[in-house]
Amino acid sequence: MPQHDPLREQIIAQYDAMSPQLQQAARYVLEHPDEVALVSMRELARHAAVQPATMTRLAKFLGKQGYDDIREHYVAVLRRGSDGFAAKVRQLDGGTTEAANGNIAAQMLHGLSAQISQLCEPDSLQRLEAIANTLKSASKVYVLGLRSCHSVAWHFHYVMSLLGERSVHLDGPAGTGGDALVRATPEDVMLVISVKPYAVATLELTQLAKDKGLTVLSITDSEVSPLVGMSEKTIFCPTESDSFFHTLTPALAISEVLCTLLAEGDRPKALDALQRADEHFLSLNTYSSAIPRRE
Amino acid sequence: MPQHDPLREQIIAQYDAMSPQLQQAARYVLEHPDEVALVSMRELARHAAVQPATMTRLAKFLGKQGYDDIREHYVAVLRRGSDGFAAKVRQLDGGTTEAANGNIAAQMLHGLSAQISQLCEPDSLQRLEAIANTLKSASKVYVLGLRSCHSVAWHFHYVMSLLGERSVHLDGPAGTGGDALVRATPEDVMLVISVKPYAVATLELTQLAKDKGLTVLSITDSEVSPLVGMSEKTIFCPTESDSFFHTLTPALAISEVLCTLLAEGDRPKALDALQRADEHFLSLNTYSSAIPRRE
DNA sequence: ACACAAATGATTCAAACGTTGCATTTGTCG
DNA sequence: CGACAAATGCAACGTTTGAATCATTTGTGT
Repeated sequence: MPQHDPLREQIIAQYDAMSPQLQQAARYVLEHPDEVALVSMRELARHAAVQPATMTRLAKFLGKQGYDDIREHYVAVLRRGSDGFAAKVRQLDGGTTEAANGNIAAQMLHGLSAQISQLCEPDSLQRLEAIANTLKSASKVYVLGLRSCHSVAWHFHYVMSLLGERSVHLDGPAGTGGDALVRATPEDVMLVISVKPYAVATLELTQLAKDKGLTVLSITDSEVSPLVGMSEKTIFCPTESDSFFHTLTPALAISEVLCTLLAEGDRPKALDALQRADEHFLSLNTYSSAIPRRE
Repeated sequence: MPQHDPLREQIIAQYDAMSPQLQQAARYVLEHPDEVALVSMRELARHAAVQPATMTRLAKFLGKQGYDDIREHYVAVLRRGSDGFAAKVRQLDGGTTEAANGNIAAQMLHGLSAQISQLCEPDSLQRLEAIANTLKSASKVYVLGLRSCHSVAWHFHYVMSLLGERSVHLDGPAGTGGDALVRATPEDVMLVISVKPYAVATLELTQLAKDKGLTVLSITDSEVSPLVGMSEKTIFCPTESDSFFHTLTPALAISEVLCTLLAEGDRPKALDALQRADEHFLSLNTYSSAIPRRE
């Protein structure tokens, strides 16, 4: 991480004065400085979803003579960075264990990173795949996650709804959360998220869904979770944390992966749904500026 | 210094079998691996005092299809080296890059893991600390996160409420989300979470809070996010993902770390609050007490 | 000294590069 | 609504790239 990057700061300083396209280009440059040095301008523009000419215009806008000035700068940055590479690695390497000891935040972040890494095990991947496939064939997906798991459940539902999937979030004010289940049929699937301690309401609603013939899938924290016995398929998320409470970050990661697998199953449809959503939000002025979609 | 560089070792192994010109080219490549990635072949040849064609011949001699194969390799090496922790994580996991290729889920999980790792940078840790300190001294914390950021906002609020902190979630049915701000005072703090595309309502409420004299803290995705200008302190969360949509997993990780730092600031109080919560839930039968064992 | 094959240099080519000017769209003011 | 300027997309340009081809040199065995 370069501490003083004058060009970077210049871009940030002039960002607000840029046109939307220039902003998009500038933003990509800010977020991927290495790429600037390593790939051609056209490819960079492609990745930033911007016209090649826009990169040139960005350079001019910044007072440079051409794009090469920008590239040269980031080449220099990268050169400098890789010089002290050995030292850097040594520092990171040695620092990891010791430095983290005195630092709760770093320690925790490392733990989370490792936990998510662990989800790459073949067993987990297989479970993810299986659950995604079941979700794919569902006529409707009821999503249930109460208390701490609300965040995961809601996020899954939100993304699914953007993708145009028939997702129903089992939640609502005044204890009406489970009401939507009255219309559920055996063609539907329920995705339930729950970690210890398991909310009674979650278990009750899950049992009800199972009784109604729904296929129950679950994201939960242990082989001995009560959900395991109620579910057709299960994926396990680590929840242990250095802090007082459980972490739901791995569970959220899982739900995002599931969304991706679902979307990836039918790319055209997903893209279409996203575009429709874009237009909807655009006409409602929901978001502050143009919404550039990534390819 | 690259740990395992197969191409480098191949060059060394075959060095003796090369013609003088090839050796000269090979030697320059070995001694300036970065240059290979950063300059054109012709320029590299110029520096190595060798014909451009010799570089192509070197590639063929090494069994590659063309010079680009060599360049790509050193680009990959440089890419890996330049982003510190992420590189290390990837490295620890061995054949990550290859293994993940055919598998969207694994690829995505690795990306998330690396992104969270990146948050261990000193700059991020410092920002986390600063924000936690401000939150600590707040009389009340208003939490705002709309649309996709709802999950993060809600989770933060939920944990805070368990910890007995005075947290107010700015959300509610029928568009009443911002109403709670009427009672806000300059002693209060607002924590706002928003990533691109930024919801108009979020920006408006944030501005309102700022106008009322609240200290605004934000979790957002870029130096050029509109929130940066409105916030006293900011922490940045990566959101890029292999999928169609942004990831909020790093943002959630950040919010969990903030919660932990806050709780850690006064352990006894946190423990006390948690116990009180436990008793509350016990008397309400919120959670299923026994974990039914399965055989 | 000669012949011959390997190595090297020079030349050429198609593709991709960064840049530019022009047409079109977009947003805004009169 | 029309007009104007800014912003953006598009197509063409001249240049440079990496690779292929051919000519020349070099080194070696007889």
